[in-house]
Amino acid sequence: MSKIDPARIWSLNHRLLMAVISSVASDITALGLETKELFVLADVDAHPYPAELAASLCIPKPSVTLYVKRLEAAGFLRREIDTVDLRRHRLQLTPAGRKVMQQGTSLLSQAFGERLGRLSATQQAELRVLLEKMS
Amino acid sequence: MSKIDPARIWSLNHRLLMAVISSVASDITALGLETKELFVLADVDAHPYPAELAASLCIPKPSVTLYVKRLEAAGFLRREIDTVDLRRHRLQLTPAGRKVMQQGTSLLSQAFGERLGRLSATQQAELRVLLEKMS
DNA sequence: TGGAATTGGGTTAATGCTGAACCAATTTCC
DNA sequence: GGAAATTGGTTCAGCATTAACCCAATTCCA
Repeated sequence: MSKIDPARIWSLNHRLLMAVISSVASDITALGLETKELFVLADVDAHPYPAELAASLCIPKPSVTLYVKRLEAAGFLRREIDTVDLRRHRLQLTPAGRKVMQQGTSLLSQAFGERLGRLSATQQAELRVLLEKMS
Repeated sequence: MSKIDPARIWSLNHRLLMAVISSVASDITALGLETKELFVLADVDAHPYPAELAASLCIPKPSVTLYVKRLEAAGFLRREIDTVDLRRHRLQLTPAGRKVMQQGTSLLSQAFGERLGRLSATQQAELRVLLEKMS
C-alpha cells in the first residue's frame, strides 16, 4: 500500500463532488433554482438565520443576502424579524420552498447515489461514519 | 442505523471540503496563487492540455484559458505548441511552478490531514479505496 | 446608566467568471 | 481531393460574486 497523501485524497474527493454537481446542475436550474440557492434552501431548517447560513455553508454574507432575496421573491422562503433580537431575520421554508428543496436534493441523491451504488451497504455506512468523524 | 441518504452524505462531504479550502485560502494566496489556480497547477502533470484540464477539473474552457494565462505570466507554467497537433498547447510546470505547487498542496495536505488525523491509518486507507471506487 | 465593542444584516463598487460566438487545425467521409 | 463536422483554444459582453463599508440593535463593562 502506498503512503497516504491527504492532498491526493482531497483532490479525489473534490473531483467526485464537482463531477456530481455539474451533472445535475441543468436539472436543478430546471426547477427554477440555482445550485447555490439549493444549498441554502437545504440548510435553512438547520440554520434559520443568514449569518448562520453564511458560516455553515462557507459563503460570504453578501451572497447569502442575495440568495435569500431571490428565494424570497420566488416564494420559496419567508423572512420575519426575530422577536427577541430585532437585528436577526428568521428564515422559514414555505410549502413551495420545501417541495422544490426536496426535489432538488432528490436529484442530488439520485446522481450521487449512482456513485454510492458502487459501494456495498456496509461501505456506504462506513463512509458516512468516516465523514462525520472528520466534520 | 438510519437509512442512507446520499444527499446527506454529499452535503457532509461538500461542507468538509469547503471548510478545509476556506481555511487555507489565505495561506495559498500568500504564495502568489489563487486556489483555483493551484488546482490547475496540481493537475498539469496528469493533464498537460487545457481541454483536458477543463474536463478533468469540471471548469469551463474560458476559465482555463484565463488561469493558464495568469500562471504563465507568473512564471509557473510554460506553454508550447504541440508538434503533432498544431491546435494543442502543451503545458509544463516550470521549476518555480513545481515548487509553489508543492507548497500549495502541502498546505492543503496539512489542513486536510488535520481532519484525516481523526481516523486510524486503516480508516484512511479505507476512505481512499471508497473514494476511488466512486470516482 | 452610557460609551465602546460586537454582531446581524444590507449596499455598492469592483472584480471574477462563463455562455456564446469565433477562428484555426484536424478529422471524417463521400 | 475537398466540403462538412469536430476539436483546441481564445475573445468579449454580461452576469454573478464579493471586499469594503455602512447602519442598527445588542452586549459588555466601567
